[in-house]
Amino acid sequence: MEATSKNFRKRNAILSYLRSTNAHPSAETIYADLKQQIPDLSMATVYRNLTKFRKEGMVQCVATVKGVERFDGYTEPHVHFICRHCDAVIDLHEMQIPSQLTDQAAALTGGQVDSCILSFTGLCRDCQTKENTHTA
Amino acid sequence: MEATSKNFRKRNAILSYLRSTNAHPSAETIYADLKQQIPDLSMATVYRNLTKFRKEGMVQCVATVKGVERFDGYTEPHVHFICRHCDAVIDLHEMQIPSQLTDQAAALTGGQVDSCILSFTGLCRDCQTKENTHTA
DNA sequence: TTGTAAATGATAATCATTCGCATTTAGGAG
DNA sequence: CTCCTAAATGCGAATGATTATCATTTACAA
Repeated sequence: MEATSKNFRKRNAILSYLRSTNAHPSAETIYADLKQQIPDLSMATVYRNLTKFRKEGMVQCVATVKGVERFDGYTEPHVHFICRHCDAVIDLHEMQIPSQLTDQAAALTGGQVDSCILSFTGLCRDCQTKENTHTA
Repeated sequence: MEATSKNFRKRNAILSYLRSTNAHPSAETIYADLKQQIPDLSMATVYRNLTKFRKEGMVQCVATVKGVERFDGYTEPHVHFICRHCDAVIDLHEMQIPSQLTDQAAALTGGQVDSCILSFTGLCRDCQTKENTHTA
């Protein structure tokens, strides 16, 4: 009953949106897309809820691309590819982060390891094709 | 002759500084530290040269911690641990990123993979000790 | 000496993100 | 049903990192 009571309509919309996409949107993108269904949505609400979700571990920031944070509603450790041209953040779900790496990190630091991010950067297939076309 | 001629004194100082530390400093830190030896250094020069170094592949941005970019003069793919409390970015040189992962990423994306970053986040040993002391 | 292209300093501008504060919302107590 | 309270929100200002602008300086070559 908690999820639909109180003033959680916008909060729920933001979380649902994040869980329904694999595009790793920025706060701005989340705002722009939800604004169509929720005209009185405010940027502050988007940022506030993102911060809250992050604290609670329901959402993670998976990358900062050109100075803009990108969010993910899927919080298991996984692998991303970031295109430096079109700024796409693409899941590489086929890849796994070897658990021994995480164990090794914990052992080495002697501290507590919370999360792990493995990102590859480069040109995605589309952008590579375009770049070749231009420079050919 | 090129490296010591022209107006490269500050540029060289910035690059040397980055290559002499493993603290993964921010632009602000680089500026503050070099300012002591080079009083007429400007923030703009720091940022401009960081951008240039990055384009040329001599320096990479290894993380964005609390909204601040952190730089590294060591550009081989390697592993970092980021403390969410004291914001330290620590090299885990003992760890290696399996080359098969990079190959796999390239195969999956069908694009061109330039770089790879593997980061663990958590509490470093010192901050974990302090936190335990406080909450005990 | 003089011309030049690049590097720099100072400062303004930009842009993502956060903060402050008044308002609204949704329950619960009486 | 009405009042009370705590949380959520909207709006707009403030913050802070980064970038752009533009005049000046530097180092070299002709």
